[in-house]
Amino acid sequence: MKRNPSTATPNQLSEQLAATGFRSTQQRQRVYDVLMEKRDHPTAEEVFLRAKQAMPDISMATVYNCLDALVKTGVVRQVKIERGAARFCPNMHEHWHFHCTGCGGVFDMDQPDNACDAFPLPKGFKIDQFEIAAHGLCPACSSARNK
Amino acid sequence: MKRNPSTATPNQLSEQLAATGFRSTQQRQRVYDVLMEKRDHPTAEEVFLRAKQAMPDISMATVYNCLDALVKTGVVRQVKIERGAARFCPNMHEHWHFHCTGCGGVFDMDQPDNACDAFPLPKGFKIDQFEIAAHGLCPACSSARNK
DNA sequence: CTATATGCAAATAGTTTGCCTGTTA
DNA sequence: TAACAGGCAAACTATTTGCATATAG
Repeated sequence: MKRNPSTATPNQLSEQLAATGFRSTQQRQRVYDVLMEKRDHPTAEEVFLRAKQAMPDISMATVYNCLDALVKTGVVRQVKIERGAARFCPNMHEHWHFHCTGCGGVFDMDQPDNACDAFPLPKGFKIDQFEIAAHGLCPACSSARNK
Repeated sequence: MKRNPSTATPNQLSEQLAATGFRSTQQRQRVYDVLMEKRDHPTAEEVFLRAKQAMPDISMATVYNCLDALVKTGVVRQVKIERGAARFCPNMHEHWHFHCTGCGGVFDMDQPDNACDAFPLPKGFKIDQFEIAAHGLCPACSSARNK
C-alpha cells in the first residue's frame, strides 16, 4: 500500500505535476485550490461551479481533465461513495470516509496504523489500495432524529 | 450494523419478497437464480444476458427493477467497486471485496468478527453499514506479472 | 516552436422513468 | 379484479471524446 502522505501546497503543485509529466496550468491550480479551500468532498460539478467563480471560462470537460491529472499525480483522491457522481478529496493521508445518510455529508475519519491488520489476506493476493466507507448518521442528523 | 445473515434459497425467496411487500414474479426469481448460479459479481447487463437465456423476453428495465426489489428485500447487495457499472452479489454475510486490477475480477473475503473494532468511531456518529473494498492483484494475475 | 491542455459540443455508458399491457394475490 | 410488475422507448445523469484553438516549457 503505497501513497504519498504529504499534502501539496499550491506552490509545490507545479513541481508535483511536472514530476508526473503534466504541465502546470491555471485551471489545474484552480481546481486544486477549490478542493483545498473547502474540504467537503465535492463532486466534479460542484468543483466546476466553484472554480467558475474565479475563472468564468473554465469548462466542465476541463474540470474532469484536471481532476484526472491531479488524481494521477497523486495529490487528490477520487472517492466513490454513493451511486451518483464521484467525489474528490485532497486528503492523501490514510483515512476512511463516513457518509451521512441524513444530510449526505462525507466526513474524513483517521485510520489507525494497524487497521489493515484486521483484514487478513488469503495467500497470493496483493493489496495495492484500500477503500473503506461507512454509512450512517452524523452527530447532527442523529440527534435531530431522536426527537 | 444490522444485516440478515441468512442467504435465501429459491423456495424461500417468495416469502422474503412478500415480507417486504413485494410480489413474487418469474423475473425476480430468475434474476435471483442468475446471481446464485455464478457468484462472480455480475453487472446489471451481465445479469440481463444470463437471464435472457432461459427467459428471452425479459427486458433490461425489468432486470434493474428486479435487482432493486431484491436489494430492498435484503437478499442481494449492490456493490460499487469501479467507476463503471454497479455489481450485484447474493452473499449477505459480512464480507469485503477484493477487486483485481489485472483481470477485473471481484473476490469475496471473509470479514473477521472483530474487524470493525479496528475503526474507532468519533462520538455521535452511528454506523448503519460498512463497506470495504481493496484493489490489487489476485494470485493468478500476480504470478503472471512476475515473469 | 511544438507538445500538451483547453473549450465546445456531440457521443457514450449506465440507469431511470412514463405509459400502456400483462400478471399476481 | 385491483394493485402491482413487465416491456418498450425515451429521458436523464455522469463522464468521455474529437477537434480546432490557445498556452506552457
